Amino acid sequence: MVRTVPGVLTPRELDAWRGMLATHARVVAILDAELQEAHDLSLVEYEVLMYLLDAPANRLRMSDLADELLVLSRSGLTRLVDRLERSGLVSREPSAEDGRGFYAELTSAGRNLVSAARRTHLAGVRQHFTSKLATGQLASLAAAWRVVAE
Amino acid sequence: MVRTVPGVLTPRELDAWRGMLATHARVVAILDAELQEAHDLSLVEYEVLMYLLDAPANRLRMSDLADELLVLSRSGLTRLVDRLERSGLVSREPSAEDGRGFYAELTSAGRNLVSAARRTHLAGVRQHFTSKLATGQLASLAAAWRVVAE
DNA sequence: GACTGGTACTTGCATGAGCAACTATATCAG
DNA sequence: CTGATATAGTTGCTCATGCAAGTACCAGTC
Repeated sequence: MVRTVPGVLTPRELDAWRGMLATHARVVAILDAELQEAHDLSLVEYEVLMYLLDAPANRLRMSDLADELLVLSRSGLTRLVDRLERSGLVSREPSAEDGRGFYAELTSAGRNLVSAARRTHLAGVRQHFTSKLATGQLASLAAAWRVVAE
Repeated sequence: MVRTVPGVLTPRELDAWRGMLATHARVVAILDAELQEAHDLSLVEYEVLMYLLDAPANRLRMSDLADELLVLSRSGLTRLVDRLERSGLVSREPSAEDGRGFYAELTSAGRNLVSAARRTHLAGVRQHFTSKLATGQLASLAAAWRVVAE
């Protein structure tokens, strides 16, 4: 049984927590820089394009897209799609079924770019994160995330 | 041996990686909101005040402070300390040894606030993160972070 | 078919952040 | 001591973001 002094974490708790913060910050910064360098894309832009790439017909309703993103508000998504549209990677199509709705849809340029970016990104994730961990460690990380999510 | 198809991660790798992203985003958002609610402090502001609280004489050179922070540039720190100074939580003192340097130093109001905020924050970390994990899981997380950091 | 309330998305505004350029001071070579 | 270079910190500019308010549309009620 761990003693739980109020307002103090055990060294183990601290290591687990601050380690995640440090690792997350470091790795995400590297991956962001790599993506920027290789494809002139931020990590958030990449995320959006990725969801579209994996969606049927490479299109998703704005609101569905917003729901999938961990890290962007609805208005943030509006403006991010604005930018992607200006860059010719995405187009907005009004929804036939719902007069209020819009689809964001990959253009072929967007499809090409994100396919290449995915290779860069996944290679980066492997290089800077998963390749350093043994299979058992990967499994216990995954288990930990499940538990924390309840 | 894990097969490593270029540009594709195994499901285990994906779970470990995306789980960290999701957990980090979720927990940090909660902790930030709690701190904001209880003490009108953002997580970054809290971090800065924390380092000062733990420093000798509750003061640190701006540059030392910037080096400790995972998540803020030097100019970002300048402006963050500006805000903390305006709120009366911190004061800037010129360095006696180095004419270019400044110390950021906690005021007594700052000391009081961050002491209270620390209790809130650590309780939050425990509640939303570490308490859900068994001791062994905490240890293997910590070990994983060490490995990833090389 | 007009009201009512809800949903989809966008926009006005304010804010926090980084980069690069700047000022002031330190340090070092000769 | 002088000039060259580096370091500490700040500031101008630009940009991405969130919140709250706005517009347009949908669905249900009478």
